Amino acid sequence: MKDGPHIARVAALIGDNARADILTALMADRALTATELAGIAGVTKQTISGHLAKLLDAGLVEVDAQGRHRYFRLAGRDVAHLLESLMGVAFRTGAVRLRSSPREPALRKARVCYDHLAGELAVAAFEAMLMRGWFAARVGELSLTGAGRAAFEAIGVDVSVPGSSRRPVCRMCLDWGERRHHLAGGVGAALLQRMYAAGWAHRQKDSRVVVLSAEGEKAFREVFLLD
Amino acid sequence: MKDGPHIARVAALIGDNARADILTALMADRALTATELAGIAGVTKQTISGHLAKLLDAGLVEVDAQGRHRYFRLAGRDVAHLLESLMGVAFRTGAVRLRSSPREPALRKARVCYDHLAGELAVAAFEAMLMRGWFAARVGELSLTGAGRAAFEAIGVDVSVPGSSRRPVCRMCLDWGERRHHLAGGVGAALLQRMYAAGWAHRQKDSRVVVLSAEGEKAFREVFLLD
DNA sequence: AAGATGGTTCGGCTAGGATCGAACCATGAA
DNA sequence: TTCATGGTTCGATCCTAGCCGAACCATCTT
Repeated sequence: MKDGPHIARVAALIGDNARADILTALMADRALTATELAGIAGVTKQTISGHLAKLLDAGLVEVDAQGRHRYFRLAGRDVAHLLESLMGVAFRTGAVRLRSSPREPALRKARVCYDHLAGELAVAAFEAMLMRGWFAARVGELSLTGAGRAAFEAIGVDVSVPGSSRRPVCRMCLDWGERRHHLAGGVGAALLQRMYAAGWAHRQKDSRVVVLSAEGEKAFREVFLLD
Repeated sequence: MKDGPHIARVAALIGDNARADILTALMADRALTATELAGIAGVTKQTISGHLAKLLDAGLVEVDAQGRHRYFRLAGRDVAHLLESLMGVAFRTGAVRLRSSPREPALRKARVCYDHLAGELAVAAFEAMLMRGWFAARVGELSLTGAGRAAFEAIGVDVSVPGSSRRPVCRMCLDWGERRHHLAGGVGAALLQRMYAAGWAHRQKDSRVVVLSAEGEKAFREVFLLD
């Protein structure tokens, strides 16, 4: 068995906790800097630097240098696909790191996932959005339709994407608690910001929990869930 | 970053040369004994036994005990799929072990890949199918068109997919020898079964080689290749 | 210019795990 | 029973690779 693609090499690369953390983080958020990744993986800068060098060398991630920052991202769709396959198997075989779904009801219901909303509410909302045709969904790709644009603008969400052109307007992000997708990308982030600004919700101190006010939840459900 | 499926665990499991050899061997051949696998991976019995215990424990492989033999096989379709993803990434990033294509002509021409046909014939046939519009191919997704359905039914291939609904009707599978795709999924498996049943081909004992009879090959070329 | 921050390189420490020799149990054949 | 074969368990060895401290370079700010 000396022939064939060298599976073990790339698998071993993913088979380290720190590097796996890097990759999953990059899967959720498109581009992160080395120090952010160090924080996420819980190791020092030197260590993360070494890991990133290996991932770069192996062609699993790519990098954009901007000033003194280096933004890392997954090298391609195939890597993201591979990671999802891994998650699927890990999930089936019960290899969940601790608990797959947060046990605190508040966390399960609504929480921050990097810069956008995740949790049951987010998943339900995203599915309703798809039903209403706000997005054109293809395999792993998502684009805003005219109806979607109008709907978001109607509630004051800025869909013009002020950020860099590198960042996709909208993306779906896998929610490992729910095993379903929710909205990420520029629009996802803008939506969460809008919810904060409108007083619908605020982020709980030192936690990923997003607390919805009574009126906030009512409004959210009316806009996104009720049919 | 403590939650989510424990990717690193399963990746690390595949990230060892001996275990990767085991898994790729099981992907090509359905069931192998421990000593056969030891020979393939080039390690001793004790070592392979330890590896197999780990793979079993992790739920990546399963075992059938028959007498004093233990036949190992992949635990499920998701594992096979994961391995394919790995091969794809490994291939793109140039991590090829040595030579990718089997040297025996018979193996190169037609062989079994899990449960469907692979090799030069399979690749050529799949490309002809695509040309004729039997499938609608999008990014990583494949669906049978009306024309395709009719064509398969005409030669007695059951495309109604009796299996579970989780299994995709048709998929493309990367042929590491050819670096091109061939047909997999429910239809791919059904096609191979049909070829066996029609007497076009039979599987060679103790080998992945698929032997086509003279009439079988003629019929195959007429149906799939000639234009 | 001085400081702060992002990132890399180098060297040494350490732990985890892959490997094998040897002994051992289980099954089937003579 | 005796022998051969398939497979596992245990213990010891050895090496890889992850990790951090310290020092360093690069970029941006004041």
